[in-house]
Amino acid sequence: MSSIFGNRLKKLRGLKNIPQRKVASFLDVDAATYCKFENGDRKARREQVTLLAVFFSINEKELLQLWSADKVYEILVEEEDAKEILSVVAEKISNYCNKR
Amino acid sequence: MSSIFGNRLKKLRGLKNIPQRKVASFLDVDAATYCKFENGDRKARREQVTLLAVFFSINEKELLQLWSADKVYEILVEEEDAKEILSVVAEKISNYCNKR
DNA sequence: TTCGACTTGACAACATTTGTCAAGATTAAA
DNA sequence: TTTAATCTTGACAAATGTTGTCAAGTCGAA
Repeated sequence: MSSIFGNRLKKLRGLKNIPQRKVASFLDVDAATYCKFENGDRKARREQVTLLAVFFSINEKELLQLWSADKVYEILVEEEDAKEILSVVAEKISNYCNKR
Repeated sequence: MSSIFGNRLKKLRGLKNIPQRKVASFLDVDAATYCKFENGDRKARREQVTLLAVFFSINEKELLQLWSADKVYEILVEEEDAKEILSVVAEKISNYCNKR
């Protein structure tokens, strides 16, 4: 159940060398909840990503990318043709501004 | 609020030249619900995608791709760096089988 | 105008997600 | 080993989100 986002949190916390409890209290959640974030058992909420970036003093954008990537991945693993789907999406993103 | 999936439904129904009401009753939902599918105001459920492929006699995989693409797109529009996120995902998909 | 088809907003019913608690692992130190 | 702190896990209520319906529209063609 590991996630890119969760693995990043683990690594960041490892660098600071502090217990989950501390991060959890900064987020104002139970330590169990934060534990699940690290292990990919629960997704953090959007606002919590912001808080985590602040807590670990890193660029929010970077964390947000990993968080979003996990969400996208979650959709794709359900389907067999992940790559084809990605290219459909990529195309739609290019046509961003075009209305039909 | 248009969606790739919904636009495809519209086109398919146009070819058959039948009212929304008919498709809706095949799906066993209100016509209003199906109307929303076409206009991207509501997402169909996974099982409904299958039914729609049957109804329009097309390859389920194709419809499913569009349906998934919409879901992915929905996540990406919320964030600014859609393309970077996609490449993070693409990488994760390649490493499919690797556990860490 | 009248008819059928389409669209839209609000709402209840249903489903999913979130956070907590409590109990159980795991780890490190003495 | 025993202890103490940390981490992990499952089950549950509360909060949040989604789905389908209804009712009240709009729009176009006859």
